[in-house]
Amino acid sequence: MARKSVAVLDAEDQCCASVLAAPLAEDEADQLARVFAALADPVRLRLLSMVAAADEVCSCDLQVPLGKAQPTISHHTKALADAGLIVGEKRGRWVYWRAVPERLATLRRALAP
Amino acid sequence: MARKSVAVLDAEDQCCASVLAAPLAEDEADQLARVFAALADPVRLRLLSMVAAADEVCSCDLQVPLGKAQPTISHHTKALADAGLIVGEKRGRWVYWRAVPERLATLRRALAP
DNA sequence: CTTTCCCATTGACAACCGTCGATGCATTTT
DNA sequence: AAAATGCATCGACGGTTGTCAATGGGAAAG
Repeated sequence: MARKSVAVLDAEDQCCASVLAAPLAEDEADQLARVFAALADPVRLRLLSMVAAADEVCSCDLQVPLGKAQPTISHHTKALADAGLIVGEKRGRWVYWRAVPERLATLRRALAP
Repeated sequence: MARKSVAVLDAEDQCCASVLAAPLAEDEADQLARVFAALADPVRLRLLSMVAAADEVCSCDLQVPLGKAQPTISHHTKALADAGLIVGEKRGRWVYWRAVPERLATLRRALAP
């Protein structure tokens, strides 16, 4: 995959920019907002949950259950991948996607007290 | 406050529509996406963290630190309140905001394995 | 009563986003 | 070599969103 898995939450990956503890700095808020934006779409949420439930899903198997055209699926997988929530691997002429549970864990920590 | 605190996650409040466990239904995804959308803006994230850090904040004290005009602040507080993440109380001519930590907890559960 | 102050609402504008047809690139199949 | 298949990219369209000036309502202060 040529997909850059953007490290948009690096600072938080080791520590934990908690939303509840202290006022967020502007750049912390920007980074967090970008990841939440990736989750702020119903199609992407269902896509992510499908990928996470199975541990590997081909792009070709997403189109029908999600009821969207192929370019739309590609658009959403890219959005989730850019947010670091899934990673893709090209095998033959298919692309297989996997969830990145550590990323969700990071988000969970950001929402922790 | 005349603000309706929309019960947009009622189903999840008791149980837990986990994103990672099984494929989300369409309406579950819609509800979750709406809450994530409320968090998908840097200004709202900083606003929420300010309100959560102090346990009560007046609207009038948000304008300067956030660097936004008054209608913009009002717009964002409404967005967070509609998502159930904060609640406002009018006292005199001021409105005081409080965080709703249970709501964040609900979200955290939705991201849990 | 009049003025002052805080906040919500409206309207407008630009920027962004979800969606899909069309196209192009790789890779497999024939 | 040629046809077929899966996916990314482009371009376009409509809908949504963040922003603020202007306006109005309500509560306190004068």
